[in-house]
Amino acid sequence: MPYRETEKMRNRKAQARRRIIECTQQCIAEGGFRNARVTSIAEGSGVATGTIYRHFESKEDLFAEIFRIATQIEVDKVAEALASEGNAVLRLERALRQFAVRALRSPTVAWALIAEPVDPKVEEERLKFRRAYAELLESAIEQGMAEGSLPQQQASRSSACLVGAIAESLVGPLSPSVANAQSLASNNDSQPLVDSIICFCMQGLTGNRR
Amino acid sequence: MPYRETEKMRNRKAQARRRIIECTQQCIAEGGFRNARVTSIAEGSGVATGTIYRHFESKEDLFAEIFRIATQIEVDKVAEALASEGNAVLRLERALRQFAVRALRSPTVAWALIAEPVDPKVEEERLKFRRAYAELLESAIEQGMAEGSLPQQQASRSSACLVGAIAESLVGPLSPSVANAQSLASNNDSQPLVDSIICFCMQGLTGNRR
DNA sequence: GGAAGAAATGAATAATGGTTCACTAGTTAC
DNA sequence: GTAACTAGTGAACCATTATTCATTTCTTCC
Repeated sequence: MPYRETEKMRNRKAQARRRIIECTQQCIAEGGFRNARVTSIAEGSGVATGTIYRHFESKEDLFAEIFRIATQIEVDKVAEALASEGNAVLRLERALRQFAVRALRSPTVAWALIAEPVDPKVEEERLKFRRAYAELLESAIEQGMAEGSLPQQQASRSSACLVGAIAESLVGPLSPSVANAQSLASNNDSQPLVDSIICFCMQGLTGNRR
Repeated sequence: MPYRETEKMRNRKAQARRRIIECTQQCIAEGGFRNARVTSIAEGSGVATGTIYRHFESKEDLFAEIFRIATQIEVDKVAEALASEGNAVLRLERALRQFAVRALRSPTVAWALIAEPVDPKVEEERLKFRRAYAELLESAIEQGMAEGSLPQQQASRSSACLVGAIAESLVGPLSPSVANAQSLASNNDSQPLVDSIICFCMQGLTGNRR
């Protein structure tokens, strides 16, 4: 057996894979999945195009992995916020606010995760992510109804309204432009924008003026 | 001058143009803009592919025209509902409900108009349509604030939330599937779905439990 | 019928961009 | 060093579709 994979090779491969992933993430941050060409990714990560295919079955698989990585972070953050202190209304508000602030900070990525059209395998990941999201929000809404802090409602529908209202306001076609959003995010001038969206959402959920 | 365009020819051309438009609309209703190939449109309208280009500069132009036709109808409907009787809250509710019911009745078209990725020229039309929409809703919200039926708020932001909440609920990735939606629409079982979305929206606007 | 022109045709072209694969370079173990 | 094998390469390939344009067919008017 004249050749056997060794630690050194494993590391080298892992590093190449990491570089490919990082470069893809950067391409996506710059212009969404649409902007991420296999050839540019290869060039950007210092490998040949063929090498991409030694690490990933196809472009779709690569994208699906990127998507999974990015969305897992978001789902975890929401889960964390929803697991914090206080009643369901407070926790929901924290989660939504965080979602909004994060989306505003990386609007292109947010758009890629939420709304950009993608290939079927990536869409499948998006669906999983959406369901995870929806389940988290729904169960928080149900807790709110059980504890009496929220009026009776169909949790799954409210959850869709919440996600839609925030997404449209922040990454929709009439939203503040990306340049604008970034300056907003760095200025911390985003507060009033996020506040008014969260206000709408919480009123929608609770039916109480704020 | 041995040839001069005559009424007969004008009619024939107009008819071909109409057939092209109708066939494109049908393709879009079946699977969005993405599903509308120039060659299928040509085949479906009984002309050669080249003929499409005697009627439209490019595919983008054809699509932009289709988009314009479809969205004008929607904007007019909303304008009509917003010009009806009653205070701003009542009129807004009518307009939103109608928007939701219409979207649910033709979910694929609604998706194409609202969310499907499209070429720049079509996107331009979408932006115009969105602005027209936003202006209508905003001015109604402002009337509501002036007459005291709505609390103070940033009309443009509320309007984005409204559109987002409805769009996500009805044509978002977790919305009832198209097949489902169509059976819903024909069953008139869509009432509770629309009701709960409108309830969320009106609470978000007014801050009053309903 | 025929001259002048317009309309229609559809096969060929072009652009885009993912994927392959014959080949080269590198790695391991003896 | 060399046999056995893997990793890496990138130009060629392929699929998909919009668009063009030389050619054919149809209209009009005399």
